[in-house]
Amino acid sequence: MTEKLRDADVTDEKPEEETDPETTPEINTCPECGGHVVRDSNRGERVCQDCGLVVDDEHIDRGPDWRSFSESERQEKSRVGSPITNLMHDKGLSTRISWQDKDAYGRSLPAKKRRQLHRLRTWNQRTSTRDSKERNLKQALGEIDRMASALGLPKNVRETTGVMYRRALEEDLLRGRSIEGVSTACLYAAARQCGIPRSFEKFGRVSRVGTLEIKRTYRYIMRELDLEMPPSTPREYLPQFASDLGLPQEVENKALEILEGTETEDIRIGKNPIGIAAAAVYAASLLCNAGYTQDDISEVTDISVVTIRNRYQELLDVYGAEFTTAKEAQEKFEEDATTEESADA
DNA sequence: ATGGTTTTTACTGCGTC
DNA sequence: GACGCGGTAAAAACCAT
Repeated sequence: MTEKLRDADVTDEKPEEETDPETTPEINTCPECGGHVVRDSNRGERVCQDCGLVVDDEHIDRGPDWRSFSESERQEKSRVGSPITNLMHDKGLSTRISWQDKDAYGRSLPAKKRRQLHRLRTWNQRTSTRDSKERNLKQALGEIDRMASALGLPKNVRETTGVMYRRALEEDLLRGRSIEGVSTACLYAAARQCGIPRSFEKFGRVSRVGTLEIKRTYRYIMRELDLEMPPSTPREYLPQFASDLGLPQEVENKALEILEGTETEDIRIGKNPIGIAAAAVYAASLLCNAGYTQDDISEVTDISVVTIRNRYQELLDVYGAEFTTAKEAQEKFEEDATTEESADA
């Protein structure tokens, strides 16, 4: 029965809050070139097919805790507040049985009835642990939903999170831990699993618990549930940063190129993938003359400018060396040009 | 706990606008 | 003078042992 319920819950969770494309037809043409805008719902981004403009960027505001960068955000300016929908935990069917052996009029009951009631009570008690778990789950799913939309994480991530949280709940991993903490940890894990990771810091900002506890809980959950998570890669962070920065497609492509070109290099090992991604963005911006400062990138990536500096130098060293070959002579030229420029300037 | 590595913090000087 | 950038040292965080 739990099995059935699980599936139903997870998939039915909130179908109506996720935006369907038809509700917002006017944004389906690119404001720049009038081209057709397609949605990459996996990443929660909308991109013009013709010029590569990321349409969702109109709302890069500095809102405190709840900015988000997905289609759902654009559509509704959806608030973080109370979740719009959440699990129908017990469908309001839970039963309360008074402890008093009285009937509806307050009269005492005959012994036989009393015994009957007693047994009912016992059984109700037995199932009420389930009820409390359901309540717990309900609250957790609400939180998960709230945070997910604040971070612009798409539906499949939320579903994965739900499944994971249930497992944690069933294995009694919640003891001594906050619902919020476990929810956030699960969400973090799910986002990574779905290939659209976000930094712990970002979760710390939208969660009620701090970054540290999220990390701790995340590790704990991973260990207890025997889940293993492959390390995240820099390129998984790239689309997010690109959209946060409103990066021109050209620069994003360049960054991706740099990342791909340096994928097998030693300079990566032991380094924070987010740092690499941030550095790649900066390097790309440099090569394309896009004019993003280290501060700009540091801001959205939560990577210090010092780290960006160090990483991007290494990246360019390797990248420059890599492309001495035929086809990329052009790239090489571009790079030389820009470095000379900055040297002159 | 400890030691090695990475990242951050804080402070610096330099050149440009 | 503010800003962007580079360098550095020391502190903090991280990770495996």
